[in-house]
Amino acid sequence: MKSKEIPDIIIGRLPLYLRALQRLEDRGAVVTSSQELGEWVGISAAQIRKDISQFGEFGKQGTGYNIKFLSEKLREILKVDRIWDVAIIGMGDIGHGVANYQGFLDRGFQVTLAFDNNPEKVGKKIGNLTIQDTSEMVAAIKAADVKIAMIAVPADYAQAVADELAKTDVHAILNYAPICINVPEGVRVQYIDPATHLQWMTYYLD
Amino acid sequence: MKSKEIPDIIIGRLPLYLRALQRLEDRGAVVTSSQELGEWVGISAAQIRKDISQFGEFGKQGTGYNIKFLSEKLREILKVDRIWDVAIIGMGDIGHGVANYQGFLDRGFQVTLAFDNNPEKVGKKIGNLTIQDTSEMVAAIKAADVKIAMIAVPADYAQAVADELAKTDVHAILNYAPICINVPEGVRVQYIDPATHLQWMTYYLD
DNA sequence: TAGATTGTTAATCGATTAACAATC
DNA sequence: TAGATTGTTAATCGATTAACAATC
Repeated sequence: MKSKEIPDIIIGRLPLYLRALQRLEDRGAVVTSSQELGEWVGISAAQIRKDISQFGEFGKQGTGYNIKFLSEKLREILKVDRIWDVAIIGMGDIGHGVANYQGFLDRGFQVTLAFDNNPEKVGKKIGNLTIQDTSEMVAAIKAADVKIAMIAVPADYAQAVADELAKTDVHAILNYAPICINVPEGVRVQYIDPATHLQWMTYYLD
Repeated sequence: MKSKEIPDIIIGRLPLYLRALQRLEDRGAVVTSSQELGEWVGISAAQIRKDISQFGEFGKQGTGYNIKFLSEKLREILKVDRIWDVAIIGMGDIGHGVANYQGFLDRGFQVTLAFDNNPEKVGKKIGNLTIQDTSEMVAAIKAADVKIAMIAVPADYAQAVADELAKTDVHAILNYAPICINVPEGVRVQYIDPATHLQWMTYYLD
C-alpha cells in the first residue's frame, strides 16, 4: 500500500486500460501483457507497467496480467465497481443524447435526474426519466445524494449552474458547455467540446 | 518565423485561448492580458505568454493583447479562418446529436456528409443533410474532398470505418466510439468518450 | 532449466514556472 | 516619466523511457 499521492495523469489513463481490458475479455482472452495492452491503447509497455505498479503487484513475471483480475482491481481503484447516479442539467440536443446514451451502465453510471428550465420540457419523459424544473435541482440532487453531474446548458448559463451545484454534494462535473467554469476546491471538472478537439487537428491539415 | 516544430500540447491549448477570447470579445472587451486570459482558461499567465510567443509577437508590453487581433492570429494558426466540411459516419443517437450540433459553424466546421449502414435510415434527412449508405462513403468523401470525419458507430465497427477512411484524404478523425483505432501515419485522431471522463473523476469521490 | 515478462531504478526527456530585461 | 505587461531565458519540476534484476 503506497501512501504517496498518485499523479492525476496516471489516474486518467486507468479508464483507457480498463476499456481495453473489457474488450480483450469480450474476445475471450484470459491473460495479456503490458506489450499487448500497450498496442491496444497506444501507450508504451513500460509506462503501462509503471502505472499499474503504483497500485500493487497485479501481474506475474513471465506470464503477464490476468485480465479478469486486473479489470476488477482497476474498477475498485477507480471506484466503478458500483453504479453511480448522475444528474443532467440542460435537456437540449446534447442533454437528450447523453440521457439516451447506452454506454454508461456497464461502465458504472446511470442517469437518474434530468433538469431543464424550459416549462415546455418540464414534465416530459425520456425513457423512464422525468425532466424536472431547474429550480428544483439543488433540493432534488441533495435528496438523491447524487455526486456526479453533467452540464449541458448554453455557455452563458454554465457558470450559474456550477454555482448552484456547489450547494450540493456534487464533486464531479462533466461540462459539455464550451466554457471553463470555476468550482470550489475539491470539485473536479472534465470538459467535452467537440469543436475544441477538431480545432486541435486542423492545425496539422493543409 | 520559427522553423522548429511546436509541441502538440501547445497546439492543444490554442483552441482554449481562442474560445475564451471569443467570449471576452462578446462581452465587449478590447484588450486582455496573459493574467486575465489565464484566469479564464485556468492556465498560468507565464504559460500563456510562452505558448503565444511561439508564433510571433502578438502582444504589446505594458498593454497586453488586442483581443480581435489575437483571435484572428489564432484562427489563422489553427486554420479555422475558414469553414471545414466534416463527414459523420454512424447516425445513431450520437451521430444525430452531432449532426444537429449548433456549436460548429462559428468555430470553423459544418457537417456536409452523413452515413449509416442501416437501410431504414439511408435517404432520411437531418436538416438539409441526406443520410447516405456507408458503401458510398469512400467515393462521396473523395468527391467532396472532405478532410475531417467523425466516427459515431458502435465500437466493433470503428476500426473498419477507420480503415475505409484511410482510402480517402481524411487526415483528422474525431472518434466517439469507445475504442482506440489504428490509423496511417499523418492521420490525427481525437477521442470523446464520456464514460472515460467520468471514470477519471470517480477515483477522487468517496 | 530456459524463456518470458513483471516491477523498479536510474537516465533522459520535455514541460512548467519564476524572474527580469525590454519596451510600450 | 512611472507603471504595466510582454517575450524570453534559466531553473525547476515532473513525466517518460530504457534497462535489468527478480521471478514466474
